[in-house]
Amino acid sequence: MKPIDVFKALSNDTRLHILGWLKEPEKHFPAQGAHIPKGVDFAGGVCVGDIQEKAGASQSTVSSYLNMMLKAGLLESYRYGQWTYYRRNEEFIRQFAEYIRTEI
Amino acid sequence: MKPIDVFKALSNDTRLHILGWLKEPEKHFPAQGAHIPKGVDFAGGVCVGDIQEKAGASQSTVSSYLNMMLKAGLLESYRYGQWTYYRRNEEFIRQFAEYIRTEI
DNA sequence: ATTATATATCGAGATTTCGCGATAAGTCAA
DNA sequence: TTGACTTATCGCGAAATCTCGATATATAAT
Repeated sequence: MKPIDVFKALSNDTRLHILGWLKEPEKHFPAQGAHIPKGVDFAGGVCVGDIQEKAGASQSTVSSYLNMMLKAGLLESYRYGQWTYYRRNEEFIRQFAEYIRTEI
Repeated sequence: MKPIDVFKALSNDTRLHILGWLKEPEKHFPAQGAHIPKGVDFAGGVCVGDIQEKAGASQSTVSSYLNMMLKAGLLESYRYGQWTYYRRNEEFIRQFAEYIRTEI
C-alpha cells in the first residue's frame, strides 16, 4: 500500500462521491451486470458509462479517475467485452482504515 | 471535519513524517517545554524550529505545513512568547479514523 | 531604543493536478 | 469489412501545489 497515493485519490470530491456510490451500486445506478457472462462473478461492478453519467464529468475524466483509484488500490476492475466494470476493493479499504487507525 | 482538507494534508511525505514524529515527540525531538510557563499544560508540544530541523525543509515551508495541518484539524498549537508549539490533536485523529472506517 | 530570535507571511518559479475535447484502441453487430 | 459503441489515452491550457528566499511581525534581551 502506498498511503500517499490513496490520500491523493481521496483528495477530490468527484472521486469521493464515486467511492460512496459504489458502496450501494444497486441504489445509485441502473441495473447492472447484464453483459457479464454466467459463471463470472463480479457482483457490484458498475460500468464506466453509468458512473460517468452520474458523476456529470467528461468520459475521459471519469475514466482516468477510475484508473487512478484502481492504481491506488481502492477499486478493482473486470473487463467483459467492450465494458469495464469497477467496484470497491473492500479488503483493501479495510486495510487502509486499519492503517489510518494504527499508523496515523 | 472537512475530509478532503485532511486527505490533502496527508498527501505529502514531509507532512506525514511530521505527524509520525509527533506521536512520540520525546523520542524524535530534543527536550521540550522549557519555555512553557508553569500551570500551562501543553504536553507533547514541539516548537517549529525543532520540527524544521528534523524535516530538513525550509522554515517557511515547515511553518506553512504546520498551519495546513492545523487548519485541517490534525494538529493543535499553543503559542508562548516567541515560540509556537504544535502537537497532534488525538481526539480529531480518532474521529478521522472512525470516519474512514465507517464512511469510506 | 536597539538587537536578536522565533515564527508567519509574501512572492515567485517549478512541478503537479484538473478537466476537457479529440483521438486511438478494443469489441460487437450487420 | 463497415459502422456503432465503450473505454483508454493523448495533448492541452487552467488551476493548484510545492518549496524556496526574502521580508514582516511578534516577542525577548540588552
